[in-house]
Amino acid sequence: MPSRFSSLLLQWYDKARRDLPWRGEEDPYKIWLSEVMLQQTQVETVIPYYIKWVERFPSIESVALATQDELLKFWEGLGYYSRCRNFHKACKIVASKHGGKVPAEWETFLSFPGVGEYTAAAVLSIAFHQPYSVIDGNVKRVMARLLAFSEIVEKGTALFEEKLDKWLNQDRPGDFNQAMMELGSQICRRNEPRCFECPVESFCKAKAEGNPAVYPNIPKKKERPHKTIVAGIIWNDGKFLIQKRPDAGLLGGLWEFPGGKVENGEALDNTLVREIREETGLIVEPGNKVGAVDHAYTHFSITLHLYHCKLSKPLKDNGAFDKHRWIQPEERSQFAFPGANHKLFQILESQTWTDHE
DNA sequence: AAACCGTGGCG
DNA sequence: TCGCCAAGGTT
Repeated sequence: MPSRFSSLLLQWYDKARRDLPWRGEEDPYKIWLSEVMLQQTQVETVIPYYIKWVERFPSIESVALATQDELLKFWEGLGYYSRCRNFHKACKIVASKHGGKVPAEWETFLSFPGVGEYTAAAVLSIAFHQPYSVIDGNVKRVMARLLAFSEIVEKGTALFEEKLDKWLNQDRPGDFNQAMMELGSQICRRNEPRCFECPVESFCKAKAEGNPAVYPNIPKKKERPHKTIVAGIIWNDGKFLIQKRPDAGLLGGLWEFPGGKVENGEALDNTLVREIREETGLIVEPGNKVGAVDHAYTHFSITLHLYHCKLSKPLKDNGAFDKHRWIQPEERSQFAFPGANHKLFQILESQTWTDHE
């Protein structure tokens, strides 16, 4: 017998739900993909990425066979690139050890790289109709208000789980979970919750108290330091040098212009020559400035300056380093350049690439 | 446990 | 303008 709570919630959901590309999808791979893309990312942002990805990579096997570079190119701009690398690894595991079929078993699925409790519960409930409840940012906010939970919300999940398992609709666990998240994003919003449209208002202790928006209680975040970065577009014979970042850490596996951080009081051209020598072994002469862009990452922000450069000494060999490539401007579209570097390309392309001559 | 990991939108 | 945050996971 479904709970009164889930009946009211699903009645609202059936009427109000949006038509999304992955709604009603039967293929567990596509549900999984959508859940990975949706991590910390809003629905409207994900939609175009999801559509293009599925068109190019229609199956687990197609992902398993792809190169990381091509996958990252499709992920370019979506952020949190470890999601893409981990999804690639996980698809390879599914292809090689599970016959290409997404395992419908909790422990197995949870063991995959990039799959945590949220993603496991979401995929198993939506794609396989198993009775796992999800707890994401939306659900935390909804539950904190329903229960008038005043502690820091990170520590509230055990209580939330207990309550959700009682309310979960066993026949439609996937829809119940999506309804809870939809309720959080559309009705029980962080600011100005629309309680007058809420199907479960009668269950809400925070509403009864009078000011639901005081929940949830979130700790303040640290402020981000600011860095100044200089990079060079190093020309040689009509080509310029790009370098691949290490797989782990910030923007792992993606491409950038060689360069680095300005030390205290250091002149920009000095930084440029020093960093390029350290990273590539090349000695360069800074030339015209391309421009500068501001960009904010999760834990710091930067101003990135870009200069055209020429080599002080001609290359001895063909200049093929391990993590470096000499490419022509037309080849730029094959490589994923996220964040600040992406903004620099927009400036470069508006300058028709010839201003360094 | 607390930091780290992107980006775009919003008030 | 700027701090905050969104369908989290890993170390």
